[in-house]
Amino acid sequence: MGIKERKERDREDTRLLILDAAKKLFTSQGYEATTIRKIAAEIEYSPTTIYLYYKDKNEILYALHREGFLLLSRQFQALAHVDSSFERLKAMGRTYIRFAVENRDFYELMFIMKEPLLNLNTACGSPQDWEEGVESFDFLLQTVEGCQQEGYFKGQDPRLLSMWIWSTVHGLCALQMHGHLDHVSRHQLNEMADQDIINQVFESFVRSLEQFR
Amino acid sequence: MGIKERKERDREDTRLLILDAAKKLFTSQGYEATTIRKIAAEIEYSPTTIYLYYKDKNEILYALHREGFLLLSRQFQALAHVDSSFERLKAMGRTYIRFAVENRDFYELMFIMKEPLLNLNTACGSPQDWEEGVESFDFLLQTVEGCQQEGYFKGQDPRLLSMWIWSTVHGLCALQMHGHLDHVSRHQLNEMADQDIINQVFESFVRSLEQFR
DNA sequence: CAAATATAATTAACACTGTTAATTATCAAA
DNA sequence: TTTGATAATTAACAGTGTTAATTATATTTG
Repeated sequence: MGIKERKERDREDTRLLILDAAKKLFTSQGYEATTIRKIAAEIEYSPTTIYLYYKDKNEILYALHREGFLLLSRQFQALAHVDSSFERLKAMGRTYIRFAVENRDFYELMFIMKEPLLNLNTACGSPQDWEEGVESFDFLLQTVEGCQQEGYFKGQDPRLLSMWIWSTVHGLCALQMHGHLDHVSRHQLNEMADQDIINQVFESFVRSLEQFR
Repeated sequence: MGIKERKERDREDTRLLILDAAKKLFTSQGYEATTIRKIAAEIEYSPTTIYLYYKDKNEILYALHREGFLLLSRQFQALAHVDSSFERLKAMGRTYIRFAVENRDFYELMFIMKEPLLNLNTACGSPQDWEEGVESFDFLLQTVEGCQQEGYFKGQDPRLLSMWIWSTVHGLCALQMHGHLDHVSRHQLNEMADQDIINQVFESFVRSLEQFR
């Protein structure tokens, strides 16, 4: 009696088909262009069919949201081999920034837009199924604690410290992506190359961190 | 022949009437609820009338955008009397955070949303009529340079330094406003009060800055 | 004062959006 | 072969920003 199983498989397939179409639209044309109707057209289904597989648009967005965190998480894991904690911390920052620059729409979805997270906070009271984000933060926290063993950041609470380090790098990405860094720099740093300014600011940040002992 | 002048005055009045209605809706009900039709209903005009005074919705948003920067700029100016540059820097951070918390929608408009700035970058090639933002950054820059004269942040480029200090505080506000700080803290800092977490992280940041000499 | 003109404001409509209710097509079970 | 469930569709609703065509209201001219 494998008929029920096949139906479930079919359902899962269609769910994935929808998600893939959404991802394709999303990464190629951005959030604005990713409408229910366009997703439906992409997979040659009727728009309302999508509602048989996803409660609403936010649920699709949230699914992509999770994929984004998986992607970033994997890039972080590739840094686990770096022995020196402080070197790892720097590498994490560069990876984070590169991820934001190369995956603007994903980054927007993961850290800037508020819609997908609203769904999360209402849908699931227990935030256990939302591990990817916390996982990455844990990795940061461990790295910061490692830095403290190497003599950096003495006497600081590693959790608060991790939070504002994250804030700095996120702030950099967010301001850059929306043109604020460029805008300010055009008035202050005429000689600098626009495209590289986020990296220059980050390196300035790193130089400061190196003095924290 | 003061009739032309009166007409111009009338026009300006209506423009302001629209803007005030938009601001009222915006600050009381947020961005989502601020639709052209609702603004029109608020001032008891037809929706299309608004287009006689503003090119499109972004132009209204951009006008509010400017008001927000004026508001923040004024709060910063109140700190000009603080003699110690480092104390002033700390006060600016607290003011910035308080502004973001107390004026969530304005903050969103000014630093998080990208729509109003798009309009700016296309409309005016010369960014001279967009002074409020740069003005505040200048104030930060001067304060940072003052700190350097007081012995802080030795050997650092004050412009890059100012940028990542801004990034840190903006990142804090942005992550907090969209629930990311709370989310992470629920896993890491169970004992801490949610509402105050942004301030705790900021004070941790300040303690670190104090070691930068 | 009456007619012509400029401009302010409105109505109607377009092309979208997310989403729901009612209806039709499809396919396994009785 | 008919019944019943479920998958998919059509039609529609209540919105959105925005534009073209039309009406109302003043101002200037004959």
